[in-house]
Amino acid sequence: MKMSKQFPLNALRVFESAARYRSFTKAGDELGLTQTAVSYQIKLLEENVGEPLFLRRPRQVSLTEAGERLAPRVTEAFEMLRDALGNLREASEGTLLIHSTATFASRWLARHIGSFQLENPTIAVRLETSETLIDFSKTEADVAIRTGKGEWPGLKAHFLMKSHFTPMLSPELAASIGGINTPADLLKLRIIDPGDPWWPMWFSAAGMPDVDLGGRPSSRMGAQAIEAAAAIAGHGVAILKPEFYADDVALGRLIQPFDILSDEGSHYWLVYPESRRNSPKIRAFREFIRKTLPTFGD
Amino acid sequence: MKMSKQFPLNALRVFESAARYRSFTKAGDELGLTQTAVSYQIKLLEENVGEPLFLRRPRQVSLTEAGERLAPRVTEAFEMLRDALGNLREASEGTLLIHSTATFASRWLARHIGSFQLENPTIAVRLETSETLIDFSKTEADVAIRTGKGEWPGLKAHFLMKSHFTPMLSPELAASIGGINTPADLLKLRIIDPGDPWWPMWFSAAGMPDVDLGGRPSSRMGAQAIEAAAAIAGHGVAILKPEFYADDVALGRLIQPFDILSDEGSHYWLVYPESRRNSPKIRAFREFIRKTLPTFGD
DNA sequence: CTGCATGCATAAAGAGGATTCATGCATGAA
DNA sequence: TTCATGCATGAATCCTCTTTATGCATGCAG
Repeated sequence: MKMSKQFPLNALRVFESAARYRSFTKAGDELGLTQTAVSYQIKLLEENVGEPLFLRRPRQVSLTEAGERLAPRVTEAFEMLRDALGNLREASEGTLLIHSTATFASRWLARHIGSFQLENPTIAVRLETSETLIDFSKTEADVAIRTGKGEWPGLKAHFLMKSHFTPMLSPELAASIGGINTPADLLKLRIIDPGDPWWPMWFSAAGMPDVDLGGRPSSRMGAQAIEAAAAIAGHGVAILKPEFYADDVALGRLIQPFDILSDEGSHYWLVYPESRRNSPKIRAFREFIRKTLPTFGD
Repeated sequence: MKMSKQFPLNALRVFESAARYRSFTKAGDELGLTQTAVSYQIKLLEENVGEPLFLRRPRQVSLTEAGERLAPRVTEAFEMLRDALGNLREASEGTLLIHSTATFASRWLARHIGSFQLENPTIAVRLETSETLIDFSKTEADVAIRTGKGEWPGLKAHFLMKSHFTPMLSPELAASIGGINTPADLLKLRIIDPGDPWWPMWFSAAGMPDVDLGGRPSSRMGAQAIEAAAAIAGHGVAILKPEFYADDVALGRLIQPFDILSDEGSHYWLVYPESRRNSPKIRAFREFIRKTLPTFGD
């Protein structure tokens, strides 16, 4: 049994239009169909209902009593569907659900998202933080911020920034040993998380491949903010993403003694399903980041 | 631009079902489709809306926020359509619109329709009389009573009765000339409508082909009842369809002096559009007449 | 009254979408 | 682990819907 037979939806749509115009030809124009197609659909519906809906008068059709009874309800039902879809589109364009890592959210998004909202007052932003790589087909989200290589099948990825890192510390702490002049000076100070895998990478980049901090391997998942707070408090040297702490540097709470940056080949990306690249809210967010972040890539 | 694209009705129907079951497979069962078809339609709708409606979880799907918002309205709209169609069928099966000639209506239907209504209390009868041969595509009617040869393209016709005629008069009038013994006796009395074309036909059948009533040609359209009333009042002899006046004969108000019947080859038929022969109300009416009228034919 | 325009019906042909079939994949349960 | 469940995907097919080309009846204009 064919779906269209148990409930002739297309025929009903055509009927609705024809009933409004009292004309098959005009209904055809409205729906982008020929008069023939309309005639066919009406006949289908009449057969389904078991009763004529239109009287074929010389130069116009008119509704039978049955048609007269049916028409307004069909119209109402279609209007309901139409604006259910309309509202859906509207509402769905009204909320942008962002999944981000905690670090990026607190250190970058939190600071800039305000201007996005000013520019797009009709879009409400909802922010979820998670370290796991979300799957758009299993999790509700419009866009996500991820670290990685920038290649995920089915997803569009825009480069945001390199995820590089460098040691940072409070100016007071640096002054306590007469300033930091060479990477080796850092070893005179307390290292906040000696187990952080970024340390050996950075020292390597700084020409000291053999530095062994003797730390036990420890995951830093999302703990960057804690390291940073400790560094600001003068408790030692932390290894941080400088972009995230530019304002602390500006305020004199942190200094970045070396320009030497290191990275692990994994960077920040803005991603979303390829298929939704034209969604207005996604487009708006993309443009906002493009303007705000100089390193933004296509 | 395809009709189905501007407003994905079929996809909406599938969505409605899938949303109710939270399962593509079950929705497919309900709609008589495969899970594949459901999956396809949902994807279509999601593309149309520009946003996922379902979250594909391991062993079940669930609605996204957007889907959650859409589902109830779609359900409501479809219910509205469903019962609009339902009521229509109900209501349309609840009224039988009969087009009949005035004569048949008043002389036969009026007397028997009561028992049809007793047997079919849910069907309201509406009776229109007209002498013109209605066109079912231009006039609202379920069935019609017509005289003719019984062959109309596209229409099913059941023979009802011969449209024969014979002279009738009041018993008093007959007695006034000592009774009617031969057709020629009729000529001693006043002929109510001497211009009626039935007269020469009947006299011809009675073996008197040359009788000339000298009447001017006059149409009797629907006037049989008037002739009959005049005959009952004793004003003269009328030429009538005896079946229609059987009760007046029974009551002693009229007599039919001869068994000789004549006809013009045109008889009474019950007709309706071939395509509607299975409509319950039409079927009911047909069966009613079959039972009531011994001469009823297939 | 004749000829033209309008509006719907019908038949045949064609396009294109909807559906199915055969798989694959991921997950939860035994 | 292995099996069962539920959805996704790709290819092939089916068939609905649409169009094209007519015809018919009617109303209107000249």
